[in-house]
Amino acid sequence: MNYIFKAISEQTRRDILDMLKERDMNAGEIADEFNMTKPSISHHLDILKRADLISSRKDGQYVIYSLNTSVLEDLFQWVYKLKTKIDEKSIAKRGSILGADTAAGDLSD
Amino acid sequence: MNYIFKAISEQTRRDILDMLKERDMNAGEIADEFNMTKPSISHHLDILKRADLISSRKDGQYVIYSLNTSVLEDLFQWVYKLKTKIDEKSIAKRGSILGADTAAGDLSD
DNA sequence: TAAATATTTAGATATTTATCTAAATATCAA
DNA sequence: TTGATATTTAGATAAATATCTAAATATTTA
Repeated sequence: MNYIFKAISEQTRRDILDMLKERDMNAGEIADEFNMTKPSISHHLDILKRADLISSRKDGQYVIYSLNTSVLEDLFQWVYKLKTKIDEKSIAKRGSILGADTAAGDLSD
Repeated sequence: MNYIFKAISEQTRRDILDMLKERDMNAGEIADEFNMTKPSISHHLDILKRADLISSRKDGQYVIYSLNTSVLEDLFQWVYKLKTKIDEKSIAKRGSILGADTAAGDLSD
């Protein structure tokens, strides 16, 4: 989980995630939205990829990035449990009241 | 929102939040759980406080820390929207299906 | 009041990280 | 194949940050 938290701790990377929420984009399109060099954006994309928050596929000379929502489930659960101050066991029993895709599991990092 | 993300980006601080989820604790009790000096823990507590994730009250010579769950709502909403890939407007219309304490508002930092 | 305990502040240091420029790699198009 | 475009890698640098020790502050107790 630590990689995810590190990845979303920067504004630029959160902005990238928010952009990819709307549509898949190639590296150049993403870079164009920021006042930053392409290598810098490439570095941020790499960090998001290592955290498994995004995926990339090559399309000709372009590299197209897309959002991976599945990894966000653990993060979601962590925040939810903190927010509601309910411990792991009791929420697991209550089951999927949140439209969560997966059951509440062990969140220990 | 940026302060919250920075605050939860460190393992030690997330551990502190998880501990305070269970019960209020004073600074010394918190520090005892870590292999780290008291000033270092004090620094982490300060960052959590600045992010408004925790509060402190003085009880004699002790300083007791407790979790603020209300601030987590924005973070929760951000993750939820990313996870479900639903944009701000449509979730706002759908209303409080999540047991959210507050309505989905503007999440721009 | 003086000593003991709890916590924070100040200042230093080493590590991490965000950013840049320059160069390398990959693909397309003429 | 050669030039243009897209993206990443390498290496450098400055800023941010996590941690430490020493000292300051606040409170209790003897």
